[in-house]
Amino acid sequence: MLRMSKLTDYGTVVMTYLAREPDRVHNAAEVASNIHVPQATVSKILKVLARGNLLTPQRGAKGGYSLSRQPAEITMADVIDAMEGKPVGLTECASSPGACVQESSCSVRGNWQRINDAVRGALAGVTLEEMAQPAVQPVDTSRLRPSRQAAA
Amino acid sequence: MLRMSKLTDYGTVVMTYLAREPDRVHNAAEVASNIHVPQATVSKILKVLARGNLLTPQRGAKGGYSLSRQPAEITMADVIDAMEGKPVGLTECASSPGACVQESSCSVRGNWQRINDAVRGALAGVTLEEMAQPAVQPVDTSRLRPSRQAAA
DNA sequence: GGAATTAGGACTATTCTAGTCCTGTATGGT
DNA sequence: ACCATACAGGACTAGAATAGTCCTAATTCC
Repeated sequence: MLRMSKLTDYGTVVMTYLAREPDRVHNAAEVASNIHVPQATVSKILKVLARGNLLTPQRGAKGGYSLSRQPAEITMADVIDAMEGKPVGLTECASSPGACVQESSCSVRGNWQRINDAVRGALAGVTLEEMAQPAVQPVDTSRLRPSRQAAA
Repeated sequence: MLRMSKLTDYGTVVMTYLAREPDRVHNAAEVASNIHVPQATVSKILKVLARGNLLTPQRGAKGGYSLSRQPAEITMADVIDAMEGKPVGLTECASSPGACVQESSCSVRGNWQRINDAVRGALAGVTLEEMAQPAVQPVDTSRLRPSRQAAA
């Protein structure tokens, strides 16, 4: 499926939650109870995000995590990259060069690269600040959309 | 992973191959030998694409498949939808409404919907006709506009 | 009639995923 | 100092999804 894993999806929910109070430290238990996901799972997600340098951890009692950058400076592409540990890419050759045996003889690789870039652009164009707000403001897709888009 | 399945990926390769000679009938063996994928697998892919009405099958000796529409009239979004049997969507709620338990309490669903639309737009903006050509167009990431030919 | 070729599944081995849990380390409060 | 709180980093497991094969029709050409 052309789909994120559930963990990655939760990652975006976690980050969006944190973006609503960016200057506070949040611990795993608090986040878990707010987004309705088991604490052990949330904990795992927070660790991954911290390893990706999107969150700054604070250990010990009264510890927790806070955003490493302002919400406006973190995009969906950043979050997904951090969760998956590799750059976003719909094709295997985009995120893990060398893994696909067909790579050298593939006739569509160049064109796929273009599509990957366009998709990444769509994700990089949305910040946590925007995600944190109710869904009223349209994602700016006008620059992304090719002219023929009337047909969608 | 934010990634297509391998079969879906092959599906795009198959369709692109067919788009290079859109007016001919191609059988599974021929396609397989050209794209270097086992015939049984290619056969499976062709069936899926035919069920999605992207290919028109012709049974019996001298049979095979041909594109149901002109290459310029088939987009990557069409191909991926056909291969996966459901509309493209990065989140579960986008392609299978009701499957996610959090759906009702999810605070980011509306914003994700917009991102999904943007991604779909990127895929719907590239036709098989374009895929069939060598990738000469450099990607303009700063502008995020998948290049297309004039009109169509 | 016989050879080609697709239709439609059943089946399987492998890989991936989600989720839990355990042990270690750092920190704050008393 | 002690101890409770929290994160760090993995190991582990059950279950699901994936890729690929193979078999038995149904169709069509010659």
